Amino acid sequence: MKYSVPKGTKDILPEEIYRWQKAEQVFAEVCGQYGFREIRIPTFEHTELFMRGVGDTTDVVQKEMYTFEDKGGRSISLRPEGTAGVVRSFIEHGMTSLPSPVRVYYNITAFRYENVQKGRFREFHQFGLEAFGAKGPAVDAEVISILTLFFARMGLTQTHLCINSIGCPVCRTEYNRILREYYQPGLAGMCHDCKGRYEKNPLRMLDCKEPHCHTLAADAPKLLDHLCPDCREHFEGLTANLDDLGIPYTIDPGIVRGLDYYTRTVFEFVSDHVGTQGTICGGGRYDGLVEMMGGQSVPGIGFAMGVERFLMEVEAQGVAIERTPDVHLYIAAMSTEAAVFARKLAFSLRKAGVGCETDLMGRSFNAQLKYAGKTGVPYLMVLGDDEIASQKSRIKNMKDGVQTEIDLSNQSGIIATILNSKLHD
RNA sequence: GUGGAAUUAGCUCAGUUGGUUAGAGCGCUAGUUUGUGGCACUAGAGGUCGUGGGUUCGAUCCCCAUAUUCCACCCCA
Repeated sequence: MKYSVPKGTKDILPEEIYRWQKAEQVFAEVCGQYGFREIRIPTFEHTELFMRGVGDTTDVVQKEMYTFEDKGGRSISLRPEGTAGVVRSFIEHGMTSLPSPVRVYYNITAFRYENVQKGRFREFHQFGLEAFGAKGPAVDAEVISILTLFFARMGLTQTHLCINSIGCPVCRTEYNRILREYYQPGLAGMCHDCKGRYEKNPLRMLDCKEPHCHTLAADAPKLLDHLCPDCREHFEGLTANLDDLGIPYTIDPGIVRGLDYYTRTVFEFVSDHVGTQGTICGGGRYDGLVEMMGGQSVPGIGFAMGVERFLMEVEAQGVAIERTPDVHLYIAAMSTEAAVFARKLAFSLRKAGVGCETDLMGRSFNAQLKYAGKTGVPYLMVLGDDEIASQKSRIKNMKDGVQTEIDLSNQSGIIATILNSKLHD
């Protein structure tokens, strides 16, 4: 094989595209119902934007970005996620002066240079959204409810919501101090990574998988128990709002989002069908991000959903996604004259909005029927010299074999026959 | 970045203890079948056995390297 896709990328083929289109359509529809509008941002940005916005200590920025210098000497990176670009756009276009909250959703590809495995690719797709300007927990719950509604509308039943609060800079500084105090006596026995984390980001020690560190983490003081009064009130507000909406959740003090900008609310939707990459969707609040990126002090919250992981989950839960046929009618022709007539009729029906096909392979009449059967087209019309002479033919419902007489000179009658008999499917 | 497994037709997979011309099922094209498809039967097309080296009289098979895929670690969507 001479050419194949680059590692970690893949083609999405016509035979599976309907699942993607369905998800895109439902996501857009649900977001729209909440007052979110679509935004489209560039695939690449200045590298600096991601170093600032995502955080230059994160793995994503440190070792996973596709970074290159363009011909003008600029350092450019393919986006590893969507939030940084959206925040840039929000600031750049003065969206603080729009009526608040400013709410946008997006459907993007993102790029991370990682080793490939189940549910993890180098180019992948995210549905995401951001809501700017609302400070209270109501918006947190509303954003989460978008996801539960989306999942429900897609027919997913088993996704599980986990929430946590990672506090604000104030309580986190205090909590880091408490954590270091807790870990200090046992530090010598911990793994190499955790020794580094102890200095830089003790929060990360909590989800270390090393058996010894894991045991220690189990009894570590919880950030949730050390939130400052404001953060505590916000978190209680969130759980109250979720309860009001009847959205079930688990409080998981172990959720520590890997991107630097999160504050207070963080959440995930997880599944156990996607291998170890069980996180279908992750998000949270980022109250300091807009200001840090050079805008005004505007709070924000958002999430990103891995579309590949989501679709794997759809598959694993055995959810059927219906496909509506684009082509309604196949016109089979028995002679050259009939074929000419068939092509003209097909063009005319398409102009009227009815999808149809006719032979392009020079096939025998019988082969045309076989083809029609294989493509699953719902209706068939046969044209021979007799039909053209009499201007009468029949439309056959391929499912039940029932044929309906039609008049070839009466196009609206043909269309009506197709549409009416559709009701009987 | 680290470790394990795999790679033979479009797809799913056999196979050769190293030996002429590498197989099956499905799919594809056509025929049986100018007057109604899915079934059946028949025929055909389709492979540098992932790629590059090495050992050998001879390699799809053994050895080395490399790429890709899958799984796991790390981290994330």
